[in-house]
Amino acid sequence: MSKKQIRLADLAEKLGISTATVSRALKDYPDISAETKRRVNELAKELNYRPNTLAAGLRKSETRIIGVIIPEIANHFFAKVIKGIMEVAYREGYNVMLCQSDEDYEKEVVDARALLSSRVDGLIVSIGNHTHDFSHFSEFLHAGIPLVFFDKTTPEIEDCSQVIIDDYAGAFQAVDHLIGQGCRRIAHIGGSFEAFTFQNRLNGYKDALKKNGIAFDPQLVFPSEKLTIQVAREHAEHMARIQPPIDGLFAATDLMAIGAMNGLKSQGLKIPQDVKIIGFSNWEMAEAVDPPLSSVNQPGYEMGKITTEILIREIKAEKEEREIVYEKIVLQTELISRESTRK
Amino acid sequence: MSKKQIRLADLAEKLGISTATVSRALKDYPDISAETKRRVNELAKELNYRPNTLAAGLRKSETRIIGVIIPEIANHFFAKVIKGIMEVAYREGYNVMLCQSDEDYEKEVVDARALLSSRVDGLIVSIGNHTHDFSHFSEFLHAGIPLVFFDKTTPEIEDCSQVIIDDYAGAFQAVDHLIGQGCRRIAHIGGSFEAFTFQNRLNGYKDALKKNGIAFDPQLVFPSEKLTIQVAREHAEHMARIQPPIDGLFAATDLMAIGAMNGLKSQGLKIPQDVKIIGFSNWEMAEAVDPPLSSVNQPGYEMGKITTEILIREIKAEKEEREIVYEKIVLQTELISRESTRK
DNA sequence: TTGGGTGGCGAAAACGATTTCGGCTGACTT
DNA sequence: AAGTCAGCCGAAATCGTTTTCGCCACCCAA
Repeated sequence: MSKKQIRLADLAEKLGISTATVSRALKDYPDISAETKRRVNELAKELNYRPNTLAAGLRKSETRIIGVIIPEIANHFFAKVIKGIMEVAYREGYNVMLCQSDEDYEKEVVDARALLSSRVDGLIVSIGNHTHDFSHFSEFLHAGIPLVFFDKTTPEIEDCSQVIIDDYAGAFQAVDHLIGQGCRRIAHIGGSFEAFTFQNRLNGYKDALKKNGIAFDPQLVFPSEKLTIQVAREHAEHMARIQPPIDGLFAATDLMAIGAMNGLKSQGLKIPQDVKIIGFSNWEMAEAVDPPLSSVNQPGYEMGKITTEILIREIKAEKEEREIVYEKIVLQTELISRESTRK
Repeated sequence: MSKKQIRLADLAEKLGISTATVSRALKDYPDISAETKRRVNELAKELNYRPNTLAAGLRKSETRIIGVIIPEIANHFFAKVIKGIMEVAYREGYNVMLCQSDEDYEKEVVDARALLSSRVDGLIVSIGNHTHDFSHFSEFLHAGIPLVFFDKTTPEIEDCSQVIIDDYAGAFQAVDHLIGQGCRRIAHIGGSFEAFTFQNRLNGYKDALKKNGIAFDPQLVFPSEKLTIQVAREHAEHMARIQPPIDGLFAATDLMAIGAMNGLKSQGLKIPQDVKIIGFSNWEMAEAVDPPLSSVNQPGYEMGKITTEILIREIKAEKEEREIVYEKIVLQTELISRESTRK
């Protein structure tokens, strides 16, 4: 067990040349002879040399690490986003340091500071629902470290790009679809309206009603702090007793749509005959349930890819001291129509 | 935009003391006066000093980074594991660098090398299904970097701990349960039997049959390279035509169980009256489908936590040059009985 | 007064790679 | 023969912390 890792200096010594030459040979600099390069590369391979990225990072002040802060990993949407992030990062030679904030403001701050100390080259963030102070993020901008928000964002930080989906349009689409399928009394299960995301989905719901000449009825709206199946099921059981009865439901997440579907079924209601249901996000499970759930597709994977591409562009721009042009990308959602909203 | 981060030397200069003293003051060394400590901490806070972990890491040759290599992130089980890993890592002051191998051997090797270059303090791995050479992992052991396998493992590497579940017992439990509910002709949808995991689940299936005096019928076993809903649905449609008809199904993942459930239902079979179904992993969606799916719970979150705890213990032992005792933890599965296997 | 402690601090050497200056050949020009 | 230039390479500084010595002043005991 040879605990010591091979260093540049070890190669240099064995070859009787300087570390400078070894370094340049490995990097294929033009002013090193082909013969020397050959010898260096050969020995490096033989001894299994792996450059110490800490040392290189310290010297070049770059780490080739991208920091990522998200509220929750075990969530299909975020998992997809991470997949997209990692794919681009890998392609461009970056590593990913991941933190989950658990929707906890304090932890988000600690994570941000840790990533700053780690001198990540750039940061990708989906802001937690309860975050209202953003100074832990502006520190990155002060330090000249690019920062891109995705999914959840804030107007309070200006000097950075963002990649979001059009929650409003997606919700509008969903509710408009329900109405097109004949629904007139449409309930809405939302998340915490503290978050822009759910606020926007609520607005899309309202405006789709308005456009179709249907009055907004506040008693048909069910906000939920916890976005679980159980909570949705309870809402649904309550919903089933509303008079006049509902004939449509737009849930702000697929999980809640499915919980509600079960709740309504348990009350003897038929989907889609009695109540048509549509969710949001188009999770893997949406097409697995019975009946298959209509949903609004939220392109997490593409979101992760685009976010990372922008970030890396900004990292390069920063390094070359070019001006950075901040972008705001709004990805379009797509209506996926399945059994649960069939006429 | 003050691009420069504050350094130890900046604090030292402003206070008219040496960097050594500043460093010790911040670390609360006993041989620094209370007054000096106060002044240092005050200025550090005022100037927003963040230590450069690259430099510290280079000096101390530790990064406080844990590397993680898994086949796939957008998979509920792995997402749970990662959650567990990150929770313990955070608690112990470690960051997590995440790589997904995509079940691609070449990528797994590249990722491993990248993490080695990054000088992670330890590595957590779930081996890909197609990996048969493990030298990229033994490099870590040669370098004295602890390595813990979870879920998928190999007997070929000896000097490391592992945390796995008892796939055999879980499968046995599941099939035994089906038989207990009255099933006699039980089909099995498996994964690639190249992987130990699925091999073990198959063996559990076989032995449960044998124990109950039921002959093994190879035509009832459906191996699948791709573990998707669609593949399972196709298998199910074939299954529905088998004579004599099946009355039970054990699928090696919940996703496939659900796909099969839909396939069987579409052929007019009733669950659980005609065919009882049980899956494996107990995903979030298992209780959301109709009928709720029985499953074998696979404690991903606990697995992540335990794996990380072991790894961090080994990192500490390594640092203090104590002997490392390798552990092999086998977590027990738990049968979750729901509607889909009701008598 | 001298010797021994000790509390508080500083100088400087690490850690390993990169990079800025050059320096030294030998060939080629004028 | 002197000057020029390209081709190859090395010395040493550098990145920011940590840590090993050891210094100095002061106090106390002998």
